[in-house]
Amino acid sequence: MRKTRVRFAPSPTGPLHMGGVRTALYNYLYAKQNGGDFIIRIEDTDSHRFVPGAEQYIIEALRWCGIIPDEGVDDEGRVVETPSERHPHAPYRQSQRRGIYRKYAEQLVEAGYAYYAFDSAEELAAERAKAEAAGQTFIYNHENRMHLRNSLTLSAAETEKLLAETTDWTVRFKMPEDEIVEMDDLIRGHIEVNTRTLDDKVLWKRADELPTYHLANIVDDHLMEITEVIRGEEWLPSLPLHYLLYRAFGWTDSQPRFAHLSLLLKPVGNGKLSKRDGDKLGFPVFPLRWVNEAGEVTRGYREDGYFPEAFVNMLALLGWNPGTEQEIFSMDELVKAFSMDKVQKAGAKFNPDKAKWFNKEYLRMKSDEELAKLFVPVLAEHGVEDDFGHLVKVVHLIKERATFVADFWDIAWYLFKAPETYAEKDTAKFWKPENVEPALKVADFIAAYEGEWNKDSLEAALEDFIRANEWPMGKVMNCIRLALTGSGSGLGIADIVILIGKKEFSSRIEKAFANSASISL
RNA sequence: GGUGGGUUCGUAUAACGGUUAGUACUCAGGAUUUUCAUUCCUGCAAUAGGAGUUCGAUUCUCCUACCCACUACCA
Repeated sequence: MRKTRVRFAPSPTGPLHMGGVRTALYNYLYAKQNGGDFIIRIEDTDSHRFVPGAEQYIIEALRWCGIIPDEGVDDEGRVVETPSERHPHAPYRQSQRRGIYRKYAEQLVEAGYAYYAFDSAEELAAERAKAEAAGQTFIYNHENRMHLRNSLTLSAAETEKLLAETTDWTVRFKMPEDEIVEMDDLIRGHIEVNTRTLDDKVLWKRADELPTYHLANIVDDHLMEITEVIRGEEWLPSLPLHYLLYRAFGWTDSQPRFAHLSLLLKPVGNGKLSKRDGDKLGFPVFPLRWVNEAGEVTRGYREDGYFPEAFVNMLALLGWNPGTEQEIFSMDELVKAFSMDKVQKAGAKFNPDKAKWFNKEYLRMKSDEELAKLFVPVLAEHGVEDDFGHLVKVVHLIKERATFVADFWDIAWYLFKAPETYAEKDTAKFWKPENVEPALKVADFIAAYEGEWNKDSLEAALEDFIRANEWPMGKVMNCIRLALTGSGSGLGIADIVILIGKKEFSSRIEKAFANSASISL
């Protein structure tokens, strides 16, 4: 029994999409559940699409999510570049493994599983155009490989000459003409494909001396002793090629098992989730904020105020379910509960509302102290500094009303400063002489209150006082609330008074009643 | 076009071949509350369509429809 080893192999062509995070997460959960290793490998074999900063972004994003690799990066999150006792399979960037692949490509040619192709990009484009004009699709395989310029059609001497003198040739896989490839997928079960419809994929490019995905992927998974490949559904069509490559190399016995995950779909309409959908519907598509080279900013879950645990929890349940009705899972619980056969085959439409709900749930699970700490910088943005003990009390009262820490300010700003305006609608509704007069008396009662200084005592005293006078509770209280918060909504009066103190209370009452002339009628 | 994959309330999903097809989010209504929010209760809402196998099909088979992916010297 081999030790479980799985890998997440992103291409550093931009920020990591939340679908990519989910793929990484499932890999991680699977590895940890089986006591195995989770490896990060950077697939940067396409030099044209390389984006500076993308690799760091990917590693930082995964770390934010609590997805920590066992191999591939060092303690600072950098990709390990030299083999060591801890990381014997290094380097983990394919661009740094350049020297490894050529001999494998040549091994396949020698064994007759691949051949050299000398067709230029222009020649191939011309072939495609020709086929298209005839209403067909050009496909580089048994149908026409014998009409093209390659080591199958050229003499040995010519081939040698071109190999030595030109630099734009490639190694292509020689796809069998008519063979059923039988495959098994951990999520989808048995799949069969006839090779007739497949093409002779490029495996290695002389121009940059780098392999394409297919070769690099098989060679590295083999060398890194990967036991399960858990990747996106977009790879399913190339699975036959990968099976055939393992066979051609003679690695069938140690071939990893495959699991192809469905895609994350956009919340409305059809198609996969894209950055544009996020911009349009107002939710992030990326875990972290990303600023591209043109300076354009793309929002991230972290910066939008999501807790990483909530983000991960939400993602885990998008396409997988525990088989129970439990919805809230810590990472450890996910590791225990995860199971590949509960992974959904169909694509999952992302639901931004549910993502918010998860964050709300996590927010209320946090301690008042922890949330208060997070609230400090938000307050600072509004120029407010506060005693920490007081802040904890405030947070305790408002956290059930919020989805994000940033909501705290909108919910409870009036606990930190007096209102400057009074909502017109609420004023018109409550600020009437028959309410204002008793309200003033209630205010005096509060100012003179000398009972226990806590919410329950004050509240009880207030209720007794108002009921004893047979005033309309709601209307009178709302008058006072208007004076304290500037609107007809907010915390209970007793809560507010306790938190802002008698002095501030009286000052706000005074101000509101001084303005009474202008706001009454 | 070709190849492969997929299809249960609006969304995420549950349901040994036998259930009044369940749960959560959203939405609507109600109760509680000094307002707002919370909380609680109630409600709306689904097996894509058609054959077949079976005493019985959401579940198994086939066909159709629709959706998705792939079809690069990108991953």
